[in-house]
Amino acid sequence: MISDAAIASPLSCRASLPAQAGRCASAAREPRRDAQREAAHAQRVAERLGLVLSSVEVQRRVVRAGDIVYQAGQRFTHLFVASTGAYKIVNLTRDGREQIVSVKFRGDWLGLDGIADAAHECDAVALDTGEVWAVPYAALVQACAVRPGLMTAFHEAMGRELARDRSSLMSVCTLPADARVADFLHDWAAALACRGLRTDQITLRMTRAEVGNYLGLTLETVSRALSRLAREGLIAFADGARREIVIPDAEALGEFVHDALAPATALQ
Amino acid sequence: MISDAAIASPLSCRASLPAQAGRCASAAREPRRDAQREAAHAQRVAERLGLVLSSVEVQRRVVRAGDIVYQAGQRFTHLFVASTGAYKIVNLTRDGREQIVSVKFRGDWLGLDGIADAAHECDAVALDTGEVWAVPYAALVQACAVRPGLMTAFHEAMGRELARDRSSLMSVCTLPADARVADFLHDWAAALACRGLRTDQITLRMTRAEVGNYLGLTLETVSRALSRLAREGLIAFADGARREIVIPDAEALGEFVHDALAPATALQ
DNA sequence: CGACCTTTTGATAGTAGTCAAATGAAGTGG
DNA sequence: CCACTTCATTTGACTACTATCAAAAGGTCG
Repeated sequence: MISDAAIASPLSCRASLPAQAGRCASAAREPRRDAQREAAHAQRVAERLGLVLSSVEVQRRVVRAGDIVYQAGQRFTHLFVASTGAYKIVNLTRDGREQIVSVKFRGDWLGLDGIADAAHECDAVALDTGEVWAVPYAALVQACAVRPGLMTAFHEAMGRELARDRSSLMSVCTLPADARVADFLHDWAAALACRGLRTDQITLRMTRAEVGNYLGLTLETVSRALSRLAREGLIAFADGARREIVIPDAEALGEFVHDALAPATALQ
Repeated sequence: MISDAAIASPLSCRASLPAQAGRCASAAREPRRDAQREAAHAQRVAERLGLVLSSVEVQRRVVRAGDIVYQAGQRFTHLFVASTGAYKIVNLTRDGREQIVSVKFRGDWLGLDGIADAAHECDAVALDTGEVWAVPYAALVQACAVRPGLMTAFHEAMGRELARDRSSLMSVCTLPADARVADFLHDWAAALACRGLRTDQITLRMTRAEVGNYLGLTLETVSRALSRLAREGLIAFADGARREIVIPDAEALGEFVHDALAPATALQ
């Protein structure tokens, strides 16, 4: 039905939507259901974590900011699950340059990229104090064979990660700098909200340079974007170092991101 | 060891590598091993396909350019494997904008993103005549429980896709327009090479607008980039419509991409 | 307090987007 | 078989955004 139209339609570059970035974020337009959804989601996260705990013997490990969960090049033997804390996934290259490709929170799996070639391709670094569970992959595979529920949950997690990567690709491809930063904050808040954590105030555990690296911007541009967002009242700073960011109205922030694409819509 | 250095190191935006984009592409600097590696890879792809065929009953389906393999919103019941042809994965949004998030070839799985929420999030559209196999997900899960080899192969495929998405994110984040287009072509050729297909000449089955959409550029910029690459002899056009692109020296193309980042390297 | 790091802000330059027009290829109907 | 339409592509001129370079201010920790 859409068959031919789909391939023939002209695709303008900025023609895309980021607002629905996370599955969680998509609820932002319906404030009523927000709380419900988030609670439900948080519960599902908890259930999945419980499922893992009950199926496989995991090794708990407390990490502090800067600690490496796993390192690129390491032989892949374990997967990790973030129980608490935040983590950055850094892809680094032979010539020493590095790129942050993802940020992880409670309930997310770490190390999935290592499965393909039996070696980790990225570093995973804790941004904060937290706890990770090390899950031996072999044991997980065995447990999955016995418990189809665990297998589908695991597949779900991988699929979710794919979807998340995609939406971040979309933001980077389509949003101007200010909106990209706004989207980043909005996503971060949404990720916390989905997990039942406080969302009105978030502590960036990354420097401007890191945020910029993640978003494909320079640190100066990130700084300017944050200043502009603050000037417009979409965010506020809670501390002197400007790492604590208050989001008075997450919906407004989402709207701002959405509006950045609106002009393109009109043309179509 | 790298622990603190990693988080403290200044991350400049353009500081990243795209040359290693695909796992396949990374072989480009070692021409000797290229053929071997690619042959080995092609065989592995064939083996994986055989594994699927022998484990699950699949439904073969021939598609032509523009045909939709699956559509966003559809209930997720089947996964698909590309046997031949090329496919674009299009993420479309409530307001009708669309973004090409991935391009798939022989051996790739389609629809993995649907597992997470039991519904497809993207459209998958054939760019060319080809054959896809529809694999009932339920049957796959059952087969995986019996055959751990299939499960790990499947996990591998998902992991590989994650890695690929990441590398494309990296290109988009870090490369200037010309290099981004060059990288796109280089990746495409590498993807074909990995599968044992001819790589010296590739037929773009996408319009400039589609390429631009995928790379986060406007169609004009893509056109200009192609013209410049042709002017420098890195590529050539084989037909009037300029869809057939000849790559006389894949290594040189890879080098061009790599050089786009060189200045940043020098500083570090 | 002083050294160091992060962040902010300004001035300037370069890249890519936007608008617009022309060319070329493909397909339609006379 | 050839005008005519339509769509993809190319190219130019101009604009806007973001990177770059540079300097200063604010925080943190010894």
